[in-house]
Amino acid sequence: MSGHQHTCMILGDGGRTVRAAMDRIRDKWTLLVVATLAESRLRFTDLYRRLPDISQRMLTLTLKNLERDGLVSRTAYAEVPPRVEYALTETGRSLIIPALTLAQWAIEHVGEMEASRTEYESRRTD
Amino acid sequence: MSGHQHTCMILGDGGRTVRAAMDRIRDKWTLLVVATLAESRLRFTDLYRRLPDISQRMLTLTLKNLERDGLVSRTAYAEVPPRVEYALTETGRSLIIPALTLAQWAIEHVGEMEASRTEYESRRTD
DNA sequence: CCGCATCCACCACGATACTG
DNA sequence: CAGTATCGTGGTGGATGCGG
Repeated sequence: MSGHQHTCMILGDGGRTVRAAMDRIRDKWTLLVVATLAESRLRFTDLYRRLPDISQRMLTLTLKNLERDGLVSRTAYAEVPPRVEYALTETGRSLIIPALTLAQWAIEHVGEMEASRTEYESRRTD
Repeated sequence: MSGHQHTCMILGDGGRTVRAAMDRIRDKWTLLVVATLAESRLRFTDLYRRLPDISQRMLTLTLKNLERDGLVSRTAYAEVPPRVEYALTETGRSLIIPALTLAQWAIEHVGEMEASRTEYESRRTD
């Protein structure tokens, strides 16, 4: 019984567990896709349209990873032309609040960060 | 006044604003450093110890970027040996809740993701 | 104690073209 | 419509060693 571990409570094992999960959602598009699917299930092209800057390749990849991790379900209808719908699973929906919370923060504070960065750069010119 | 834009409300401009801010915090260590500094201001070495897997280089880089973006303040005391303390700024503190919310989610659901992934892989062996 | 410099491997991401 | 295939690139992040 020497001193306590003194690692952060929520981080637990020094953040290893947190990182294991984080590393799967901190890519460029995952949270945005989740946020977009939060409202309603969507087909591929609809998602594609709502994320103006994503490439087809990245959308495909992101969705596949989300499906693999059990956050998104994929439903293909045998029609012509083909129709595929994506929806959040139970686990996926549990990510909505965290994702939107972060998105909300981003929108509210991107200005301050921008300003701070600009002022920071300007100090190199003194 | 034709149809509405039908872009997600919170994503606003198709996620561009959100991405601008996200791209600055979705690196490997930023959120963990913020979460660690949430409890108390810390010096370099203390941070280093609490993040068992980070390299000195990455901690330095992460802290510098956080300082540049105005999320962390750096205070150097002119002593021997040198002492430098890092603390969250006002803006930095505003990120605590979103960061911990996400961390909490990560801890709670990393298991399900792991399981889903394992089961997904196993289907390739059928 | 704190941090920077250098070097380097990898992979996330994008552009493009093509298919069922 | 809903993807796949291929290739190229920048940048993130790790290892190591030096310096104030």
